[in-house]
Amino acid sequence: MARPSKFDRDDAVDTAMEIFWREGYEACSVKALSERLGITRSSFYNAFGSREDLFREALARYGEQSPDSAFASEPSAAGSVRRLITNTFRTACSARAADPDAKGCFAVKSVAELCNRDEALGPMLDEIVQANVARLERLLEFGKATGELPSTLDSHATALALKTVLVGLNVVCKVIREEEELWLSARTALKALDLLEEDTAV
Amino acid sequence: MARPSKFDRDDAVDTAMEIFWREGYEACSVKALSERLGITRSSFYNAFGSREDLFREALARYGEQSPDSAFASEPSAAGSVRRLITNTFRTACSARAADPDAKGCFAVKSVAELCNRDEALGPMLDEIVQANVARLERLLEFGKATGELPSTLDSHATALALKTVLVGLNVVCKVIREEEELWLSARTALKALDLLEEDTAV
DNA sequence: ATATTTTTGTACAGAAGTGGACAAAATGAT
DNA sequence: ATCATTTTGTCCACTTCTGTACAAAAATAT
Repeated sequence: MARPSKFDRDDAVDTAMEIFWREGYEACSVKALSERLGITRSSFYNAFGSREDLFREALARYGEQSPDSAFASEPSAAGSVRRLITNTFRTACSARAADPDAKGCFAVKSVAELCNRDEALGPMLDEIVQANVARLERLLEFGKATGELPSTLDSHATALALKTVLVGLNVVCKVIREEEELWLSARTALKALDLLEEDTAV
Repeated sequence: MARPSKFDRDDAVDTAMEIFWREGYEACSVKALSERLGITRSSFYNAFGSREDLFREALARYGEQSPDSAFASEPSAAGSVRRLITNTFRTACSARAADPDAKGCFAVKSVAELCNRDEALGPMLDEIVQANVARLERLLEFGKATGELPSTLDSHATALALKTVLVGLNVVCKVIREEEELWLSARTALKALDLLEEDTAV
């Protein structure tokens, strides 16, 4: 019924995600973004509304493919909490080390850049982190309910510590480039917290 | 022998540190910095050379006053490694929570923004992190030598985990604003790693 | 084929930033 | 008082970026 777009909007969001991720939100002007997407600013505003709107879309897209998104799914079976945690950390280490640009985690980078800085995006990122902690806490509670984890475990404290380690990992991976070193760090923390599934081969 | 500066260079570096810290490196133009320091761009270039040079100075200044700088000093007495670690983490939590701007850690923010992005500043930040890890490793080795820590302790792995937790803490503090929550997170991780000095009142 | 609807190109007017050039100002040393 | 030296103010030419406005282009539905 109308003139079709010359570009694929979905692809554009993916590309924008990569650019925001690599360079940071403030470092990406609408002009630069448009040029690298191969469209005019006119089309940019028409398709995405604003830089901020596109950033939200990009971050949402990231959320779907991020290594930590594994924590979004409820654990399927009893006795699988340690496995889920171990595998997720393992995968995160692997993914971070495999990235030739060493971009780290898009969400964590954005928290560092925008929380308490950007009126609109800051609070949104706040909520994402808080939701992650709450999700981890529920996961640990589930583990306690199935008897996999000791009933004495402090889910709240442990969830906080776990999130702290995960966030830390997602920053130090920018400096520590070897997967084995990264995993050593993660594994040591998980083991200490008694959340490592030992069976998982290294 | 020559015309004196109209402004206090030292104060200016402190102010610049606050601005870089709060807003990030790339977000601070020379124009904006100059204006907020109350000098002209002309004086800025004359006094500091370039934005990058000033950033280096600001970061060095930060290093002197950062909570984690406690790890710079060699442990004074036998049996004090756990205490030093516990106190440093405790102080970090306290300092982060007390900052009304919730800026987090200047160094960690800079790592997130600049590592693998900025030709010159990236590698410098890399080295800072690597040096921190090495310092922690030496500290743990010292603890093993005095018998305070078990000889079976893997200093390298533990130093990595410790640094990861510290970095994580310095990011999540932007979202988790209550000192008690922050300390709960840190304390849980330290306790798990058997590096918490229990005596320290909470 | 015409009407409809959305995308796209171009233009605008201005804001902000860059680094350098150069002269004027200010002071201590002689 | 003059000189040497450094700081400072102002000006330049240039680039980048902003958001909007409006008309031209392109496709579909009738």
